[in-house]
Parts: sequence; C-alpha cells; structure tokens
Amino acid sequence: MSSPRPSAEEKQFLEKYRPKDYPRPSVAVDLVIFTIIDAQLRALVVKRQEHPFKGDWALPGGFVRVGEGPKEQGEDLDTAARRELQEETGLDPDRVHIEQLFTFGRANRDPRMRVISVAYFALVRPDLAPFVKAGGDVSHAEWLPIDQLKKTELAFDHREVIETGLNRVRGKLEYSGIAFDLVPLTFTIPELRHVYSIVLDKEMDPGNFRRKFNRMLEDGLIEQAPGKRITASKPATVYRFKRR
Amino acid sequence: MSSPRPSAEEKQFLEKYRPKDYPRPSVAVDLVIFTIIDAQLRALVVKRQEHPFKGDWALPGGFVRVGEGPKEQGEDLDTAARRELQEETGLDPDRVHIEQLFTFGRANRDPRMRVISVAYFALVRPDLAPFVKAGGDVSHAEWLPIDQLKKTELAFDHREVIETGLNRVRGKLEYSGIAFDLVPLTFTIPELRHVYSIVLDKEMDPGNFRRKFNRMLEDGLIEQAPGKRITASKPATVYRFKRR
DNA sequence: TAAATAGTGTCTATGAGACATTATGTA
DNA sequence: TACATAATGTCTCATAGACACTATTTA
Repeated sequence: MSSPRPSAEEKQFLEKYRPKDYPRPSVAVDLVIFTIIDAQLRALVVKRQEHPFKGDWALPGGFVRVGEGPKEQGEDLDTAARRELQEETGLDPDRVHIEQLFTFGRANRDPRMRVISVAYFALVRPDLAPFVKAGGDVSHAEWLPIDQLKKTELAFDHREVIETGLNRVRGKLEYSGIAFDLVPLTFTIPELRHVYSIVLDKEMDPGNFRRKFNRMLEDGLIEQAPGKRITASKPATVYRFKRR
Repeated sequence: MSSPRPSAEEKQFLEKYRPKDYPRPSVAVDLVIFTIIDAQLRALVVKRQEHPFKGDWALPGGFVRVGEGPKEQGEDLDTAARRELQEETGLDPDRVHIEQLFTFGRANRDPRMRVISVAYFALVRPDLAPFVKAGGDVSHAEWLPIDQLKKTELAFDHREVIETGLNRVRGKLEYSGIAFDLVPLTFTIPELRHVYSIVLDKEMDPGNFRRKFNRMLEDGLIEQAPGKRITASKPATVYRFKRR
C-alpha cells in the first residue's frame, strides 16, 4: 500500500512554500476558428484596435486567468479556450468542436512582453457561423478565406498558427469524424464531399467518395434522415451524424 | 505597399507600455525521453528529492527561462527543451529527436503554484542511452519500462504525459521515419522490425515487414551498409538511414 | 547434420483512383 | 424532351495480413 498523498510533512512544506521571484511569462490562448461560407474555408480574424500591430488582422484570443495563490490557481487551458470562444463569437462552446493545436512561445513574438500562446483550433458548423457576432473588446471580426489570409499581413506569428491549424484539420479529415463539424446537422453525400474538396483543396471523385461514405454508413457512424434535399435536378438523400 | 512595422507611433507605444500586474503562471518544459533497452520501451524518470511528491518518480524538466523585460524575453520553448535534455542526460540535443508533444495546464496540477507545462518527447538511440548520466540537481535517474511506469505512482500528471507521448510515438511510427531514431546508426531488417514490435506491442510478420522495408529502400530512404551482422545463425545484411 | 534465423513467394482482402454508365428528378 | 446531377458499377493498382517455403550460416 502506498501512503496517502499529500503527507502531513508535505502539507507543512506547502504551507511554508514561497515561490521564488523569477520572471514569468504571460500565457494566452489563441483560436483558429474555421468554418465554410460560400464554398470557401475561412477563419475568423479580428482587427486589432490597439498597438502593437494596430490595424492588422489577428486571431481571437486572450490571456489565461491565473489565480492569486496556490489555492486559487485559476482556469484550465481548455476552459480558457472555450471561454474565449464564447466571448468572441457568442457561440455555445458545447456546440463547437474545439481542440488544442500547438503552443507557440518564441521569444519576442510579442514586442510588449514574453507571451506564450497555447493555440486551439475550432470548427463551426456553417449554419451557426452567421450568428457569430464580434463580442466584447473586439469591434471588428470577419470570416476571411484561407487563401486570402495567406496573402494578408497578420499580427504576431498568427499566420504560422493558422497554417499549423490548417495542416492539422487536413490531416484529421482522413481518419477522424471532423468533417461532420463542418456541415449542418443534416447533409447529403455531395454536400459532405464538397467539404472534403474545400478543405483539402482538390476535387473528390463522386463515385469513390460514395464508397467511403457507404462504409461510414455500414459502420453506423451516420444514418439516413427523413426527407430529401431539393436541388436543381434529382433530389439527394439526406443523412445525419449519429450521436452516441 | 504596406508601411513598415513597427511604425514610429508603435515604437512610442511600446516604450510607454507597462504590463498590467495580473498574476502569471510559471511555464515549464517536461520531457518524455524514450529509448529501447533489453527489448523494452523505456522512459527516463528522475526521483524527486524535494516536496511536493518527494520520493516519487517524475519526468525530467524545468522552468522556461524568461527575461526581465520586453527586450530580454528569454529562451524559446524548443531551446528550453533542448537545454533541459542536455542538462538532465548529458546528451547532445543535435543527436536526439525532440519534438513538442502537448501542453498540460490544468489548475492545481502542481500544489505549489500554477504551472503550465509544455511537454516534449524525445527519442534516444539505444547505443547512446548508456551514456546518459543523471545531471545537476537530480541524483537519481532511471530508464523504467513503459509497462512498469503504468503501474507506478508518478508525480504531478506525468502518467498522463507519458501516455500522451506513447500514443504520439505509436501514431507517428506508421507514417514517419521516427523508427530510425530508435535503432543504432546501422541496423538489420529484423532489428528494425523488433523496434516496431516493441513500440506497438504486437508481433510484426517478418515477410510483410520486409516488403515495407524494401519500399523504403526503393524510395532511397535507407541504403545498405558494409559488413554483415553476426548472429547465432545466418548473418543479416546491415543497413543505415540515408541522411540527406 | 540439426538448429536457428535470414530471406522469398503466394494467396487474399481491402481500399484508392480513374472513369463509364444508369437513374431520377426539374425546367 | 433536354438537362443536371444523384447514384451505381467496373477495372486497375497499391498495400496489408496470413502463412508456406527456401537459403545460409553456426554449433
């Protein structure tokens, strides 16, 4: 049997413990929030109202809340990311896929002071994207297309953050159910196929994609939904992601 | 044309800028250093000499050095990880694969104060592992087998960190050249196959593995090395990773 | 010559890519 | 009826898994 932790001795140590006064960095979370609007993959950016990089586009984000002492240590990183998402978009974090991406901590990435940024990426279903309103301290927010962002001057190292996020999403598209977070609750096979085409930036063969889709059907990952999607020609069968 | 940054106005802003005195977390790097010894995948752990978790095994690591002001912002995260690797093992970071893993920042993961840990994983070639000497402030370091670590009491959330690292290494084994960082400079096909077996914890079919190996040969990823590896029976052809 | 292990070959199932064809709706 | 596009089918190729078999060295 192992003795319980913390021991009485450890408790005493903790009571007497005083952190040394070494300089500490600020820690922020930055969000790469993707959605698809008008058949384009886009990320949400906000225009910086203050120096540094005043007037440039930047990723939404903010500092992690850290408590005053050992008993009050503040919020978890995931909590901070979800809180920022809520504050900056007004969206319910429970309805958005959000996931830690990478941590960017190069010295001098922020000219004001040392800032280490834990980046997250999020996927917003296109039917929710229109409800996004720039919240709180940001007056200007826009869903800019990825290819446009690549040509745009961005604050800090945010271009690199977006690039990293894009690569992650592309990678996970193959083996995870991440694509379902970029379509409305119900979708047709061609609609889901378009998501793949747009994110991967290459045409997907309708026949081959259907096979992949049918495997997901057989695996019980998705199921048929009532009704048909009316198009300019033959209506398409409608499906939905099977929550379980 | 975009105007040069920082502008005169921004420079002035930065000179006047004084960071608000919000509490900040400490930021550490922790290392999951893997190697293979005696046909077992192992990670390096050090015995904690001080509270908290005194006497428990913990991952090597340390705090990121942060400068005093905006001009002196300290070391990069990667630099901190490489420095800790060097300090704790004596190994040359240039000869070790090291890569950012995940950031662990749960509140109260350290009872002393808020600590956010950027975890890295490293792969040490087995021929280098014996030279590892516990350095500096750690008196006791050991290469403990993974399955033993899973049953061992570990400090902080380090069990979760190791688990995350293991999953990452297993995942990357399939599609990256990461396996070459776990064999000596020259190796035979059965030797490389054993690495896969050990890391993935499942037997690999010799015939099928050879096919995969031959594809890497054709791709120019590896090349034959002079000599033969003497075994208890038929000697094996020796190969090496093709640096380029 | 026996034992051990390096190395080869074969059969089958699966999935991806390219592409032709059919089915079913709307205008 | 013409058109658009949803939906199906087919051929080929690359790869993985299971497994039988051959080759070459040591003891």
